[in-house]
Amino acid sequence: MPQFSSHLSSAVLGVSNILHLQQFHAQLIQHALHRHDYWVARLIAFCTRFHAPSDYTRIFDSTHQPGVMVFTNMLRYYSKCGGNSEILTLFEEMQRCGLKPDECVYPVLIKAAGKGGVLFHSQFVKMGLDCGKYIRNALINAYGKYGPIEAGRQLFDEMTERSVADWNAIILGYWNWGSEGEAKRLFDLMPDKNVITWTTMVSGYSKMKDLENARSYFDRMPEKSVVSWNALLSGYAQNGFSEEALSLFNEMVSTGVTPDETTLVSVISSCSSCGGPALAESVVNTLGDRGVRLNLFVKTTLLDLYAKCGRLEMAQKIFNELGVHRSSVTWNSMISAYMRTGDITAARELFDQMPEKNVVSWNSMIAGYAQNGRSSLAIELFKEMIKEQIMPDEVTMASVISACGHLGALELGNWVVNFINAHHLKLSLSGLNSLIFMYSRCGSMNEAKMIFNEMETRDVVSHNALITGFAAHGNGVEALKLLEKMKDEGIKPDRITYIGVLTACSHSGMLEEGRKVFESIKAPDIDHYACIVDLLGRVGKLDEAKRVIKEMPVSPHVEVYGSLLNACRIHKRVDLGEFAANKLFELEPENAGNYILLSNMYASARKWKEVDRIRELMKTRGLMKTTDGAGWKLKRKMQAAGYIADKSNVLRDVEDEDKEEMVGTHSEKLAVAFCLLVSEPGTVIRVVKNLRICWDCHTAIKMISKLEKREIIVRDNNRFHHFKDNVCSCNDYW
DNA sequence: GTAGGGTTAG
Repeated sequence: MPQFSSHLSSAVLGVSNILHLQQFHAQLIQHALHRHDYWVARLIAFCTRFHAPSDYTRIFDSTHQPGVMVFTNMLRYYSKCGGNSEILTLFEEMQRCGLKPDECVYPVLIKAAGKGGVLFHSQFVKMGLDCGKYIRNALINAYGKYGPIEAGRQLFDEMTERSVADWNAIILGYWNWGSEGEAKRLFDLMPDKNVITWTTMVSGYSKMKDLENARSYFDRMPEKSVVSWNALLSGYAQNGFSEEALSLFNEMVSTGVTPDETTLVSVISSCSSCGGPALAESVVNTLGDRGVRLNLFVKTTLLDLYAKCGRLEMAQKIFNELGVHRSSVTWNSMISAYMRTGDITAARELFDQMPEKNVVSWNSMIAGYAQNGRSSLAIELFKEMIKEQIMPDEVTMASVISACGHLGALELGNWVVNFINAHHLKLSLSGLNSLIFMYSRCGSMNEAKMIFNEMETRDVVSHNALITGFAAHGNGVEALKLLEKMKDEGIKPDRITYIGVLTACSHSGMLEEGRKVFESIKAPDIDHYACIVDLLGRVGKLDEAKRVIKEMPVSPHVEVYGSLLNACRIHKRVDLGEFAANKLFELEPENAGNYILLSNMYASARKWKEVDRIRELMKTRGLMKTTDGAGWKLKRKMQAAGYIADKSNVLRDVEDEDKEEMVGTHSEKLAVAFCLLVSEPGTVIRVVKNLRICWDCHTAIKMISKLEKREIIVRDNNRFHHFKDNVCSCNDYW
């Protein structure tokens, strides 16, 4: 140390926060030493330690001729508190000043270079330089982060003396590459573990969702730091254990540990499912009083919390206040906020304005479109993404496959599957679930079953997707088998499972089995009642159906009466049909379908007067214009044949589509949906029994065959219609 | 003076 006043030398030892730092800086100015290399370097080191805001770095600008030490500490500051671009700029400046990087600079550079950091290694070897211990540690870290981890291990093994930091680096590396076993082996072998070693284990188990082990290492730690608490806290928060996270936070506070910004992020994000904005606000306020600042992470988390709790105006407020400081996560969170409320226009505007989109931005938009019933927009955006050469990931794929399923676009779906294979992408659990859904939706039950059987782990959604597929295809036996199988595997059926199984029973006329399933439901909800009413109705047990409706603990909704009405039509029970229809007229006076159904029922009972009465009723209620005959006829026929559930999502989706989304008239849309639903390339389209291809359908299929350039064969009773190149072999309808 | 913890999308 240079010869300075002993007063300063002892004063520097007492600097332990930013305020001290400012006071000390003032003292240096008094002694005219504030531009001296040694002291500037020390000041910058303090800035790094206290995470001082970047305007403190003016200290650096005030030096006349910064030496290596000042540059190095400044680089360290940027490495911890700033960005990598500043590091590279500063490094270039350093070289311009004719200063040679030394052993202390390289570790910073290796870290800043990211993936390229490991290139330094070969450089050193080529130059015949011996890597010092800090450089070697930085290299092990780089290999641990970007691979190959084996290269890091080799470095580690070759070392004659290993520091705690080296052990920690290699253990972390193994966790990064998912090698729990090797990480644990080295941990057990390690002679002197410190708090970082233990925290690495806690965080490793947290990240692989093994919270029991994370907790057990946490409890066994000889000492804990804030980071240790945060590691476990984030493990709970990110895996949906919000209550555990909040109670751990309480434990943390009562132990006397001072939480920091990172703590806040986990706590606030847990509040979105537990406690809500009020709890988050009170935590923010109490910690704010203790001097915890709200950084960008915290503000973004808060924004997300408000958005998830329906307080869009607060989310928007934070978004506006952040201005240019917004990160891409902030943007993405706001996009999802709008998508959640169904405001796809506002979401799109943000997406277009966003300065730097990442894959999550694209995923948020694609998923948002898909969830708002705009599957074709989702797929359009996906195609745009490919065109822009943005690499989709497993999340993109899950949404896109699901959108294909909703559209019944099997060919596109198969293209996506090929894309996944070609780019060696892995499908996540939800991606595979989407795939089962898509195949089921497109009528490819064999493929759906194959995917299901090949899955390593299956959850309740996987089972539901397949069961719903069986239901749509009237395969009650398989649906029931799967219900039993999932129970055996310890997967608890949920309400969707039971809707699927009951629908399957209904579509295959399995009365007794359906009854048994219904009775086994602990707390049947209104949809389950609708299913059992449908089942009873279809097999002709109409009075029993009516009794069930009467005894329902909740007031029946449209689906319940709709099922009953449909059953009355099939079984020609005009009396009960009138009862159901009148209820429906009360519940949804605007739905012309109910009137049509009742009118058809009268027609089949040859009660022509009543038919006219209903027609008049519709006219006076102004409902005639929405009932362009062919479309409804098609829908009714499909319903009558039991091929598609009464409230099939396909039909609903098509009806919900905006006009711009599909070409053709309303009835053609129905036809298109129908065709896409049952078609599969290379197979003959099965047309539901008694359904003749009407003119609309004919047009629509021609359109599909032209657009998709595919050959479609449709069997209509005993005739075959062969569609190819905009021509149909059987043109009776023209 | 090397090492551990954080927000968004299915």
